[in-house]
Amino acid sequence: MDVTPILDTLNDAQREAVTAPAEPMLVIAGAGSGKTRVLVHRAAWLIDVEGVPPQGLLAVTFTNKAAAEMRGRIETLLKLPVNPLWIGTFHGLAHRLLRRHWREAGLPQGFQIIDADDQLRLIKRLLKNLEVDDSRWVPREIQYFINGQKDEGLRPEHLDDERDPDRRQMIELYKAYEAVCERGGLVDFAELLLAAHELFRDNAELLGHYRRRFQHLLVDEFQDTNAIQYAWLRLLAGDQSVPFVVGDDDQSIYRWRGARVEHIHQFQRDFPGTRVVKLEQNYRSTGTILNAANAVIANNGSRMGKNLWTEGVDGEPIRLYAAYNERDEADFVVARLRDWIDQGNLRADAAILYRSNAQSRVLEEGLINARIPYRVYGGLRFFERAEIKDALAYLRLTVNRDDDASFERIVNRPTRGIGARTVEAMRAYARANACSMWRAAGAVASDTLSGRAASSVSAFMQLIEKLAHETETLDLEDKVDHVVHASGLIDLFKKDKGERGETRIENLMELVSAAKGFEPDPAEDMAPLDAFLAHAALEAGEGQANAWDDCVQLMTMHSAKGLEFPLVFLCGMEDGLFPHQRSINDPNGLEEERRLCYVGITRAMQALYVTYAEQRRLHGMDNFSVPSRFIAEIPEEHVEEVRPKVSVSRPLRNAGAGRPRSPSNGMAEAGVRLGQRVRHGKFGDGVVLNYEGQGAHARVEVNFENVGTKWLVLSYANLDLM
DNA sequence: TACTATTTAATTTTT
DNA sequence: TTAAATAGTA
Repeated sequence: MDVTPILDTLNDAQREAVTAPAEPMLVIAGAGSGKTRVLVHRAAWLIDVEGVPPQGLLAVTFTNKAAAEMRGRIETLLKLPVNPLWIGTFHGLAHRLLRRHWREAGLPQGFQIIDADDQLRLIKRLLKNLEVDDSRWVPREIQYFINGQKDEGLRPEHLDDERDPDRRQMIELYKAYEAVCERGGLVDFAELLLAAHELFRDNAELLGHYRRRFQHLLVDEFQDTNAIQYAWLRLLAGDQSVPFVVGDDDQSIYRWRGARVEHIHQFQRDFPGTRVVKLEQNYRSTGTILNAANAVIANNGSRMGKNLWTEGVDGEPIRLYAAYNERDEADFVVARLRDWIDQGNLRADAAILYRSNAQSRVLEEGLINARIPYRVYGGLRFFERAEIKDALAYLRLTVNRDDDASFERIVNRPTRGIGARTVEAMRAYARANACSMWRAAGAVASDTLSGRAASSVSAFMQLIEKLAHETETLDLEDKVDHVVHASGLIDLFKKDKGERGETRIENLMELVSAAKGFEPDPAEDMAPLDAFLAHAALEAGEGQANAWDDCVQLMTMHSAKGLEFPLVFLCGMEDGLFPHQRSINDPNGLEEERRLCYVGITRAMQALYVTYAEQRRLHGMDNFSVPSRFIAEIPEEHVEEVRPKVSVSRPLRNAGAGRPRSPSNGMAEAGVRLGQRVRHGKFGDGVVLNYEGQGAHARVEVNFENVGTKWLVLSYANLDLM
């Protein structure tokens, strides 16, 4: 056996992980240390050298993209297709299991997957039905609660109301939500995982089968597993199969959606004898960038501990720019990009990263003015577009009449005289008889409703029946094509004036061609339409349909995770923005922000610019800002300030203090400046964070040591300067 | 039912 | 500021 291609390109640590004996393995893989490579080569090693059959392996990732990439790379390395190898996201694999074993899982055969948007609509409707005040019980919060519980593996019956009426109501709503889903055969994302876990937990024989089958479990981005995913993994691993998990505790940035880094520690307890390998050699960034990243992350406690290093050059210093305001910041970025492009570099090799999406606007304006093509990541994806979801809802109703989410979405779209009152009557009936909207519609149309409304409802029902009947024998593409037209959606958007209607029609056509190109997984054994609908829900598609090939990349630091760019800008590095105001007072939150900063810095390969604005317009108000504390955590020897300001003694730690503010600002006369220590008669000592307004209206934001931050009117506050 | 005025709130996002 | 959701009007 020639193992050269598998081991050749690996360093010692990587090789140790790849060739390790069949024992539990935890690989702590720093940014840019070849984490995917280790997983891919481990899979190849197991198959090619250890002789594990491909179907004896299960590889789990967090995104579809990562799953596709991993499969592709394994096939390239082994030079053969590995179809029997299960690679997918937790959700994708759970879905596969549930389709195979729907009976054991207690699901209807044709269950449908709903995405977050469907789920929210369902909850809103539920609140209306139950006549719950949606200003007191905010749909988003209920959704968050339900998903949070499911992520922890908890059903309503597991929950204790703790004699708290609010919590009790939440639990009731969770219960009611479950009932609606069950009635409609609807499964949300968290439910996929939860149901898959229960499937294994409650079916010893089935679990035994999969335990015997999967001798090796490979897990990517392990630091992002939530409780239910981890529980599922543990159950599947049993004491026979060998888990090989790869992650980076310093890149855990999704705690807010259930991810628990603690699983890295838990893993070592649950699998005694776990080997730990650290990958610290970095193949991406310059020494300077790595030193900066190491220094920043070192301020976090409770780390596994890791120091990235490189054999490569130190490279250029990190450039820091203190912009006057957000437009100046954009101008600066654009100017640097101009240089970069003029030097013959690719636009696509440059990325502008920011903390929150709202920041992209000003940057985009700058890029548009400079005629620099760019692409913004994030936003609505293909299968999330309203018109696409409309069409899918029609398709879903043809498959499953009881899908209330889809029913409500399209019952009056295009408008067909079924107004709010009619729908309300149906809801009342459905509620009273605990049946689906479809059945309610049938009943209500024949007795309760007036002639006009009744005939509209009947017409709608006939339309759906007709669509189902007419498309019964068609293949997938023609089915979608027919439904898109016969539903009246195309005609509806034709009436839309302007470009919007056109794009919508184009998108619907795109849906038809997506159906044409869709290749169902032969292993899945599902009707093509069912498979297509599941695919649409599980894989929302690309963010931007057709982007220019070579354009500057704009995205949040979250979406930049896993990517790398020769030139990176980190913009809006200001306290309050980054670290974000909502996390700033919570030590855990602050540490997560710092990890995010670490992720941001380590995206850069050659050059890194860090910028902040001394004044930023936020929510329509001008605010003065303090440079991000993370800037001060970068060792000064790695930083070069662009356009250093005059008469500033400590530019990094006290930037802005020495520069005159806008001339009309009354604060300077009052002797108040950012960072100024002040004493208040009642609140005690604090530091000025921000100020705004003039004259009698001038206000300051002070962070008091004991009582937190407060806005005070300067003329009343009687602050003593210290 | 469609358009317009008013109110409200304002991270991060994959599945 | 602005985008989205809601309420009010033609």
